[in-house]
Amino acid sequence: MSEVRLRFAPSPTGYLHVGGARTALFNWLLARKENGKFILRIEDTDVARSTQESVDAILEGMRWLGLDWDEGPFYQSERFPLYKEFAARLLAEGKAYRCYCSAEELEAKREQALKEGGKPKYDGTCRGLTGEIPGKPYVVRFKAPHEGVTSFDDLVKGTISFANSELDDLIIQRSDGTPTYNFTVVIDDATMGVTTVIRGDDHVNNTPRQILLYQALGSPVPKFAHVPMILGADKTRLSKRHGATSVMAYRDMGFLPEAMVNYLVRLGWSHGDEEIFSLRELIDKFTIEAVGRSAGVFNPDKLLWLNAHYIKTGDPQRLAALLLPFLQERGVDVGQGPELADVVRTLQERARTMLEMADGALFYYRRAFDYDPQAAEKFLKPEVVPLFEAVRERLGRLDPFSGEGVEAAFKEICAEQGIKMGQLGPPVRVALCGGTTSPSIFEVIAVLGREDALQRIARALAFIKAHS
RNA sequence: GGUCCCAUCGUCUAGCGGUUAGGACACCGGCCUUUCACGUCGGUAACAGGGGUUCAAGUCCCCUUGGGAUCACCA
Repeated sequence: MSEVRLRFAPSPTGYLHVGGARTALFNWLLARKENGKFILRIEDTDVARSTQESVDAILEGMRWLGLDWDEGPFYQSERFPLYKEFAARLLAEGKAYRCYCSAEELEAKREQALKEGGKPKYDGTCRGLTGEIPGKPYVVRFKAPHEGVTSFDDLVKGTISFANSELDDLIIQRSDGTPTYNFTVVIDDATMGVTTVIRGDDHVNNTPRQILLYQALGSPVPKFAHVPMILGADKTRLSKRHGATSVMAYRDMGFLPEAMVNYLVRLGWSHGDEEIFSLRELIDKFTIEAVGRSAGVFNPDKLLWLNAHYIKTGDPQRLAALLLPFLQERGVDVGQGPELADVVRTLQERARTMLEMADGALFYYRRAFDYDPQAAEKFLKPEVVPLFEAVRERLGRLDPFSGEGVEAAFKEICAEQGIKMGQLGPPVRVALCGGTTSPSIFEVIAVLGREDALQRIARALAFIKAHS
């Protein structure tokens, strides 16, 4: 009956970055594991900085990762009347008050306090005010207790306590009537029935104020779990300097969503010695208690390794579909050439990203490619002409035309000619692919098909004649 | 500066009083091999420092040091 309710509440001021994605993932995982609800809420109270493009980018990122939500997306900008209502209620109950201090005055006092080595807290000038001053702009401040201690049991960091004397009367409503963050989060989490708040640990300092607000509102305080942030290689906050931080940028670089999810979850969370987790396994095995307390460095190499793993073990048909846009970007018409899934199969073990796979797949669809100069000089020499002729002859009558058949044919040629595969393979590879690296030439020939393979050999033969 | 948080290989981490301190990425070697990869076998590499508590401390406590977060009419 008492289902858990979690939420991801990004502010739409940019794309979905890896840190946010991980926070979303942890929330989603717990919701799914506990059969609870996962709510998506857009925190766009800062109208000036929020954009629809950002909202779209965030939703796109969530969908790409497979993080579906049960409720929302809710927009805070559509709930302003609600916040105003609650602010008025607090005001009426004497739990908040109107503050007429101007932003300039406050700024001056803050600087003064800082200069004297004190804490830059609000001094409470208007705290005792009772009546209203007609016509004068005011903000609404929450009347926070000055005594006592506010503490909470953080699900990842343990008990955290703050002396209330450290807190001041935070503004919950601006002079223009709009609500502030610390207020809207509490109102929303309270009214949406959020039971557990998983968020970045840059929010721990906000938590005591929020708890006080819950108490003033008479709402149950949710559980909190503050997850550590993600750092760059130099241990500073992850930023563009360290490479891509946008989740979608990783898709564009050829990463698979399951690799991203797997990487992100392991950054800060672990389950014994296990490294590979499917979404299904994560739902079963994830626990917030197993999330580490310290910040972690984003390691692109490991992400790459995971991506390679998922490419290696992925379904060729699905990979082919994912590969298509990368190929089209390179001007390849996959309609003219071998079946893409067959091509994928030959590349799965040697591509770490779909981008690499696209590059590796190019030669299959390009018939008039240039030979790599060095490779041509080394391997496309007159001596290989009889070898190529033998290959032509064998391939011409090979039946059935399969990878195994091709391999057997090549072995026979080697035996007949008294040479080793090392003398036959490389030149054929250059003839087929234009360079010295490719999948097994047996597979390549099988995928290319008899006609295409033979034509490539013939083309190489012509090239040799023209250059000797 | 105040408050709060953090601290095991280069990196992600296991460890929850007694371990030869384990795994993974990366790196370095061997093997496999038609190229490149994959795979496989092996190797280098860590408990920040100091005090306690205890028969016993990477594990518990305190301090130091070093990181970080936060102190808005941003979220």
